[in-house]
Amino acid sequence: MRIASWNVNSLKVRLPQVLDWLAQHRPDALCLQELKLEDANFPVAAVEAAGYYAAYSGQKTYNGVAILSRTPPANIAPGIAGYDDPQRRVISADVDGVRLVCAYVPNGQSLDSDKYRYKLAWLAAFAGWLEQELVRHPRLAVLGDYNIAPEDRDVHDPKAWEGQVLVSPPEREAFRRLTKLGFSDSFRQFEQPEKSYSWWDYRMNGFKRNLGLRIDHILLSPELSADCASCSIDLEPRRNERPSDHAPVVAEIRA
DNA sequence: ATGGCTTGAGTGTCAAGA
Repeated sequence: MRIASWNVNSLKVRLPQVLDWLAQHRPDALCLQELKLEDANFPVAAVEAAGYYAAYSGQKTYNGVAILSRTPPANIAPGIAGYDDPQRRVISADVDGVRLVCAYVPNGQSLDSDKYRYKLAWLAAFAGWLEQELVRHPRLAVLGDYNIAPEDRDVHDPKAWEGQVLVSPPEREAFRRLTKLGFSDSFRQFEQPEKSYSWWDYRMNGFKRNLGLRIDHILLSPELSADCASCSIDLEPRRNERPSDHAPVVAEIRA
């Protein structure tokens, strides 16, 4: 099966591009982040017309996550169990025998911000919860916008970014905690082009100059990573008019 | 040069993203 993750930065604005991408690639599941719309405004009819089911958890203006799938999603569960969070950042569902977690990790804004403290607390709760989920679901995939560039090679200019949010040591430590649980960064299971990124700033021609960060990831449980045949970043949608600032990440899992 | 784009809110111009 093919699974993918894409931060669309407003599903309302990006819906035509999402539908085009689904028609072109026909993934079995697509995890979306930053819907920026309430559940009442989720484009159910358009998604169904494209041949997909949808599980979603949204809110006005900010955040919001969804899982689109070709077969009906089962055991849909929003949020991190036991962690009370008013921000809609997580949704999980079973699709074709795989447990999918779609996550939009907080940005953190800057190291001296309350949002940064929220990000680290959130990541601690997330990891604790995923440790339990891993026991319950041996075939577990965690896809999303992690807002963490795990290593310097995931950053276009590590010197300029040193100590900044998205690359700071506590954030990278939180990411490593996930890999220590047994999750594999599927992108790094395979040889990849140099300077591979998944996000580029809208400003300063960031994409044309490839001034990017790799912050969107597909993490796989040991059982799934053994069955992973490929992982890549699709740069094409970033070339669209009115693109999202993020590109989709796609992984292929052998049945 | 703490700027630079984009979105959503809402009709001024600002918060938030990364």
